[in-house]
Amino acid sequence: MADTSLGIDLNVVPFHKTDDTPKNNEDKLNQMNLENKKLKEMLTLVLDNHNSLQNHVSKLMQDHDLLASSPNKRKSGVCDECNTSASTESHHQGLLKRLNNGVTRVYTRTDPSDKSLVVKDGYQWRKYGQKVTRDNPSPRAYYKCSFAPSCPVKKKVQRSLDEPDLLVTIYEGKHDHKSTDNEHETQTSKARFNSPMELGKFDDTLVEQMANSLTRNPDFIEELAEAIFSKIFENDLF
DNA sequence: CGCGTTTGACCTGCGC
DNA sequence: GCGCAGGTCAAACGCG
Repeated sequence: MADTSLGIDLNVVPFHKTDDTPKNNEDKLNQMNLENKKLKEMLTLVLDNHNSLQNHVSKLMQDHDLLASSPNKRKSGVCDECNTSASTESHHQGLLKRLNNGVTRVYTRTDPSDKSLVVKDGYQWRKYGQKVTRDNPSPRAYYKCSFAPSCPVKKKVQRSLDEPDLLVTIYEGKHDHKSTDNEHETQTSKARFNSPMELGKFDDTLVEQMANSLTRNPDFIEELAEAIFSKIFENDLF
């Protein structure tokens, strides 16, 4: 069995003692800086793992495309994506699959109570149609990228037939501009932080906030656990 | 008033 | 040519 430890302790315990002498405050500050540093390293590690996993998934998807393009025809009830006999699409949760002709399919888990067909992906979309298709009683929504008038990208969003809380988004085309989120992020950062020192502080604060929110987010922990599991699986198999 | 969504009508491609 | 299904258009509507 491979070493599965990522060196991450998700139970980050903040110190609770409150002793307000200057000496203790200084210690406290040092300790906080140390923790921030650790969290930053953890985050970097998580991002690295995430990137390598994503690369690996893309590679696997490409291999699968080659297999799927073989003359063997699909049977009904066989998954479009991976030709498994599973009728559920839960194994695609959060997956990003690039198909031919710049078509990308993304599976997004949503709140079951949320009936809207909205997938936040950092771009600005304008809905231009909705249609109920024959094979799926839930309506399919049609969106065009509205950020740049010349942008040819379209997307279709429809709930999975098997799992109503799973949104299937099909992107067609390639954006000829940056995502609106990136732009906004860059602009607000520039506006708020003028000196490198401020940026450094922002960096620490951001890392702290991100780490806190991530460790409190059960979805993230679940996804991290899945990622770790697949990494173990990968190490066992390859 | 401007912008985004809704929704019925229309267009297009495909199989028979 | 016809019917069907998916995709798009555009007027009406709602909201801030």
